[in-house]
Amino acid sequence: MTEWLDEVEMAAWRGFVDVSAGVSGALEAELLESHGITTGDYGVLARLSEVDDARMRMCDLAAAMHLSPSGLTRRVDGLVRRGLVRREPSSDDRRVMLAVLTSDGRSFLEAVAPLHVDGVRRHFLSRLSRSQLRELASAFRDIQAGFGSVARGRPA
Amino acid sequence: MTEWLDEVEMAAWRGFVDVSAGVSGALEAELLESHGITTGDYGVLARLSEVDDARMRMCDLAAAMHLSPSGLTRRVDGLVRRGLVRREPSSDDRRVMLAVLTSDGRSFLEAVAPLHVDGVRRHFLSRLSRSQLRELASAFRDIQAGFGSVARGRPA
DNA sequence: GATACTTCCTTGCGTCCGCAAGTATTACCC
DNA sequence: GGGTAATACTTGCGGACGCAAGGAAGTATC
Repeated sequence: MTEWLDEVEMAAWRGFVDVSAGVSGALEAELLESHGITTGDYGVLARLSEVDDARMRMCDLAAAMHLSPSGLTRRVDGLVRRGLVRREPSSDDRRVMLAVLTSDGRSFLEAVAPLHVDGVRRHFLSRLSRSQLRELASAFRDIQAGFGSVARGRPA
Repeated sequence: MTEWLDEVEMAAWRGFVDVSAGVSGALEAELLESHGITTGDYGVLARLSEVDDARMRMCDLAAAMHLSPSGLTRRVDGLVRRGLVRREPSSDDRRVMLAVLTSDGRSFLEAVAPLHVDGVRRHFLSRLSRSQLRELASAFRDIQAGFGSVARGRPA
């Protein structure tokens, strides 16, 4: 017999779900309105900008973005059409394609990033004290540590 | 000039995004595999079960589910097809339709709920101490309090 | 070194969902 | 009270994404 959620558990869970929807919805709307880019596309550009040579294997990028292979293919299609990313076959392994941030892509990202960071602060970080932030970061670390071990389906 | 995120802020934000994707992905997969229902459909049934007379106006339900009007229309379409929810015109206001949980819907919900609660525990709650839970709940309350006041686009 | 198995990416197809437009009903205002 | 505005829901349409299948390349086994 499964125990139902008590008040604190319910508040933590519902709060998590609602804040997640609220914050990502708000960021999505702001980014789309101001620069015509989705948070998903922004995420790809941001990831690429952080790694050596600004290039990643498609499969690694898909995992980092929580996206299926086909989902990433089409997302990169869009970014390629806009000239922000370029495809490049890997010389190591000819199965893999690398997604490479173009210089236009980097410029664009640098133009967009301040608004995104500002949004993350306004909607999320600034609402919390420094110690709450530390608590959150460590709580999330604890949760992620359990992903591999308790999953029944794919962890995603 | 916008300040970039420091280490703690980055950990809190990235952790939030990744945990959000990971947990909801895991729950989605489990619910779908075991009972053939999405978390979205489950959410509708759960909400309806919590309110008086197990009925809600479509627009209120849409807001509660973070869904557009059209999105809810089609979600309810699906639940009606499966006999879990019934539509009923409101007598107060003839513009509004009420979504009503059927008795089949309630039975189904009661069959599914234990697995869902169990999943929420396994993937989320059980990873945190009691005091972490309280911290989270209050942090989320603080964040939601700011939604109306700092939004630039729609909050959700 | 040929055959089977795995990995990586793409494409066809179906689903979900948001936006815009349309209809019906209610609220506001002179 | 009639006209305008606002609200509630639905439908057409298009975009995004996951699954399954397919092709191409690497890996393992004999």
